[in-house]
Amino acid sequence: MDTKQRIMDEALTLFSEKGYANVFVENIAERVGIKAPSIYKHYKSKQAIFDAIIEEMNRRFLEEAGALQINGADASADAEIYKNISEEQLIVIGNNLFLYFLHDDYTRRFRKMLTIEQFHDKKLADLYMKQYVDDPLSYQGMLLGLMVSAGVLLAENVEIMTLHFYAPIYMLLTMCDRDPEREDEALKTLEAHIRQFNRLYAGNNGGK
Amino acid sequence: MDTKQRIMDEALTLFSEKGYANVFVENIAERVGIKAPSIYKHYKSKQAIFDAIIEEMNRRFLEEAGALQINGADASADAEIYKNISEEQLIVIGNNLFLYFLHDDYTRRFRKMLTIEQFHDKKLADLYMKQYVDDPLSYQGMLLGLMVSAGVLLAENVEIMTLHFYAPIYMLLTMCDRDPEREDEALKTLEAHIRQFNRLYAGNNGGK
DNA sequence: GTCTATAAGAAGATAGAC
DNA sequence: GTCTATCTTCTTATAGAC
Repeated sequence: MDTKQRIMDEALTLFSEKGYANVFVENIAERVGIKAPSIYKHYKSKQAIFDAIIEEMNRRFLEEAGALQINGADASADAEIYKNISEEQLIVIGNNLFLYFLHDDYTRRFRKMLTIEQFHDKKLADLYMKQYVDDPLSYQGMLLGLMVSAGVLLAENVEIMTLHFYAPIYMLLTMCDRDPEREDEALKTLEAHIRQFNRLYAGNNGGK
Repeated sequence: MDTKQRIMDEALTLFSEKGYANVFVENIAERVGIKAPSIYKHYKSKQAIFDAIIEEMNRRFLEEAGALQINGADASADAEIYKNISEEQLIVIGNNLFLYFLHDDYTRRFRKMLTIEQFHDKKLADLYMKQYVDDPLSYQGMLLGLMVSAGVLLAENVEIMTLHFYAPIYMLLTMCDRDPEREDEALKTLEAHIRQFNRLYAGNNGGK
């Protein structure tokens, strides 16, 4: 990895742990193994490193969203799959979503950084909301809507059903961000949540 | 309000908006209407102001918890009330919890400050988790457990049922913290959530 | 592109008069 | 308890040699 990339990477790690203001250019340089002034040959300021991280994040998110099914880009293509989904498959979907958000290194550090910096800049708050609230609700709402259409699930209000599916996942995620030692507990709770969700909303095939 | 108290109050407001590191002693002094050095006659350092806020918060929380039913202190005393609860009363409970968390000025500012500072200090992360995840789940779990005992609600797993009740409230709260303009939307979603929750878990009296 | 030296300025905190 | 003046330290950023 080239130096410019490594600066951004180490900066993201530090920003996600201590927040932008508590990280000094010297800290970043140390990690990269160079002296602070050398940083300025790659970025014109500390803020420019931060901005580059945001841009890189947007790039990655768009790139990976399709593959990982986090926004609505290719939901209709997956329609057939979700028409005959089982409880176990629903658990796999929930687990994949949760573990991707939790373990993807870039995503995890970026989410923590956004959490810290979100009130500092309205644009970051908006990005946080889009990334971790609105987009997941929108995409999952589409998937669950397909399952309702197919009779796999039953619900009068798909939006609320989606909230019932995703809100616990979101809450467990914020829990693990704060205390990674609770990941095992969170995974057990997640599975129990999805099983109960499926039981509550099971349609014509009982989710089997 | 005496000056010492006003310093703490204005500091909390600023910390909740910009984070500890982005607030300068001079900013706090300005709001209070004194000069920065005068602050040091009341607190020995900027950090001491922050620490005083945390202490004050702990004091308030203990004091108000009983009255507002956020921890388990007096749950058993309320047992009778919850044995004959209706859907409308369940909505009132959810609304009160949500609006208290959202509108109580001290609570709101403190939660935003904790959100920003939580990764800076493990103790703050623990406090956040206790305050906004574990304690609410514990107390509401007790209440919902009483309703299950009374047959008002039906559930094999009360813990998960409680997660289904509270996680959407938590998520809507984090949404409103980031974008207060979405409060109306959140309140409508909250009511729809609780109605659907009640329908899903309704027991022997259908929640009526 | 990396270094050393250093400028420029910000921010926390103290001294001492009133 | 509040003020003005000031100290000290820290941090970003630049200059210029290699």
